Amino acid sequence: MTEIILRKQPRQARARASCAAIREAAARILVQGGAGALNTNAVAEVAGVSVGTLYQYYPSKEAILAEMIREMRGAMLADLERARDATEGSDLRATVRLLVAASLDHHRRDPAGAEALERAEAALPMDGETADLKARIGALVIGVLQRHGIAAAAQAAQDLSAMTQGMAQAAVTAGEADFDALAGRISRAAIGYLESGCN
Amino acid sequence: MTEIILRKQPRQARARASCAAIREAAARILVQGGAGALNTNAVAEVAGVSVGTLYQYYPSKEAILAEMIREMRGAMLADLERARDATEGSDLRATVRLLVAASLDHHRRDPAGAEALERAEAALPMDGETADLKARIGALVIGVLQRHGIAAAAQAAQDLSAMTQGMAQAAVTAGEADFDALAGRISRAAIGYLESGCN
Amino acid sequence: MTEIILRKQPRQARARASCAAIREAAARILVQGGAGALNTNAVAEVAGVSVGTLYQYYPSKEAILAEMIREMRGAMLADLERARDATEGSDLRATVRLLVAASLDHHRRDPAGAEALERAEAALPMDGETADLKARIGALVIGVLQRHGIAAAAQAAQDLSAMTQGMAQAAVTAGEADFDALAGRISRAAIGYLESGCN
Amino acid sequence: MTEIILRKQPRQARARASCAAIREAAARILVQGGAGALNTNAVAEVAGVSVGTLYQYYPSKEAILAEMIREMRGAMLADLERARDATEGSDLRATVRLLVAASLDHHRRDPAGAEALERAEAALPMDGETADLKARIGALVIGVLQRHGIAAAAQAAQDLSAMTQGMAQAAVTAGEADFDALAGRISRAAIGYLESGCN
DNA sequence: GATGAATGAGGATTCATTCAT
DNA sequence: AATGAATGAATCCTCATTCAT
Repeated sequence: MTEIILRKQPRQARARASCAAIREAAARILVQGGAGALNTNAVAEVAGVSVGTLYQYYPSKEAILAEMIREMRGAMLADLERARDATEGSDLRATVRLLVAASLDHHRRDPAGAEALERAEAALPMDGETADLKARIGALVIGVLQRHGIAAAAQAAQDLSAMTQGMAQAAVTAGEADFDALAGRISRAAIGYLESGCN
Repeated sequence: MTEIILRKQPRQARARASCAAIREAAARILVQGGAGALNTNAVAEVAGVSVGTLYQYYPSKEAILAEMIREMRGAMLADLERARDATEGSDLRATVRLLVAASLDHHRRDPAGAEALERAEAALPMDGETADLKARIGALVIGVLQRHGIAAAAQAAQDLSAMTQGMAQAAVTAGEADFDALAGRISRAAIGYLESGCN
Repeated sequence: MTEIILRKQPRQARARASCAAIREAAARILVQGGAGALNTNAVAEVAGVSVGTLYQYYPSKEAILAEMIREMRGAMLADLERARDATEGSDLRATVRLLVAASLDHHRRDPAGAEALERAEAALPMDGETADLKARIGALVIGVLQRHGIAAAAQAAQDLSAMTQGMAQAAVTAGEADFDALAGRISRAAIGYLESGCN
Repeated sequence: MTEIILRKQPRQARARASCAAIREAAARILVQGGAGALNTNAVAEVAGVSVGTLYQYYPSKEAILAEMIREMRGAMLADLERARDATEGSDLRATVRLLVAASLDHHRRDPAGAEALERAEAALPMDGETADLKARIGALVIGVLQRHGIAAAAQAAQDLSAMTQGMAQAAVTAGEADFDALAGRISRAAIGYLESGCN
């Protein structure tokens, strides 16, 4: 209901540094101890700031996570936009491969962090801005699929995203680190899904 | 570390009824309010028993969830065994379709419950018995794949399971109810994954 | 206030056996886990009876301890009476030595049990019958002291009892097992106390 | 296992006041209702702080008691050191009298509190710092005894301490308030114990 | 802006005791 | 007589959040 936004925009450098430290602390705790270990006192302590300062920038515990998720999804959108632009003129298979690879970029950059955050995301109500980002990611994928003549593009976009996230999750949990190989396997499934129109 | 098991075996009928009521209450709460709403007082109240009774059988909140997960994964194993036995002599495609469909049976029986439980499962440490069940599910899938000459069967089993669970999760969350259609889409991806050996 | 007594006199052999098993279980738990570990469910389980049966004989947890303490103090009174009768005609020193030794008989018979029980006794309100036993023990000591011309015999009896119990407690806690040596040391103190009238 | 220590050092004056209020409240409750009445909610309420504040400084109920005991034993050590320094050159008897009197100083300052705390101490596992304080008290007594040529000084120190504590306990419980008289009686026993080498 | 002490509702868990079978 | 399932008050403890300094 109530939008979860920043309570106050950090203008000064110090303030922005505190904000970042808070998010990094939250990420570290999330990775090490899971969602159950994430509490504002711990975050503040690890971040090296006081609880008061934390609440100066984030109105609630969820707001921290929400911002981290927004950050991750925003980066993912950028990754996908870059990939889409690079696929100008490619065929479906090449396009899918590029998009899938781009979908894993945030995992590549920080496997443990991305995994922990996606896991936490599942248990959280989605805020408006994140919903917007996800909608834009969906629209991007839908657009690409439609350009290649895929019917039921919305359904396909949902399926492919879910498949990608599910397989990535499992792979990272299993300790895999070769994201190219993973992207290859996901792409095979995605292409199979898209090309077997005659199901 | 410590196995999460029943604290005391219910011997009398009344006791078994209490146990069941507790699990059903937990399921209901999980569906309606998510993992965050699941607390022992609420479970006991919804179940119509006292907290004391709850703790007579479950040593902790997690133990209730653990038992529910065990139940679900046990049923899933049975579903898959049934499906595997029915695929005697079928080709890979037919086999995959049957196994994927069987993988969704627990969602079919109780979509909301299965989804909530799988979501909760991700945030919980796995107990030994559940790990065993999952290993047996994995072994079953691996066995089927190997019988059909699939290389890297273990990797494939992990990928297909993750893909199935991810897509099912997303579909149920999106409100889909047609599990045959869903099974079809998952099967297309799975078959694509398995047949494009030349990737 | 309300006298803590047996709820029902056990008449049959089986009943008496249950009563004894309960007290023995309580003793074992007290020794192994301290007063904090003593709870009726645990006692019943160790005793091999149901809680219901326990409450058939003991109206409360305290009642079990109270009976155990009464038993111990009753035995102690008997030990002291025997010792007093044996000191007929002895001088003060010999008398003191015998009485001190007798005061340790219950520790001799069950060092760990006696220590645990005395420790528990300190934290419990005293029931009437135990108060009576202690009064009779006090009177016995006072009588002996008076017969030997000790002034302020009541005061002395209190002091000697406290000294004996304190030193015995510390010795058993320290792992001593030679109760003759201990009795000797206590006797030296006691005799010193009694003979230095000119302090 | 885990040391029972302060969870967080109180830095501000307000915090130190809260800490003190908590310990004073605990002492009051201990005196009035015994160890059984000591619970964190009651302590917080009597102290005029919230439970949360209590747990900010003490990780558990036991930690409060542990700190109180440390305080008491620390004061006792100081009392004994002062007394030992004052006995420079005195003979054994005078020395014993001074040390015994010093051993009662904490009872003198707060008879009810000291008695309740010593009673509670018996039922508690000893933390490392308290063990250290007790060891130093023991070493002090042993040193004094050795300087006066007492054989088996360690044994004697244990016996004299136990005797002193036992007699003091009983005296305070009996309502005695004349600690000089009490010290005199204890000293008689102690001197008797020490001088009757010919046991 | 920052601090950290304080709050207290919320939730987990235990255990003495009762009572239907 | 015995059983053991059920009760629920009592207690422990956490943690999101506020606010005086």
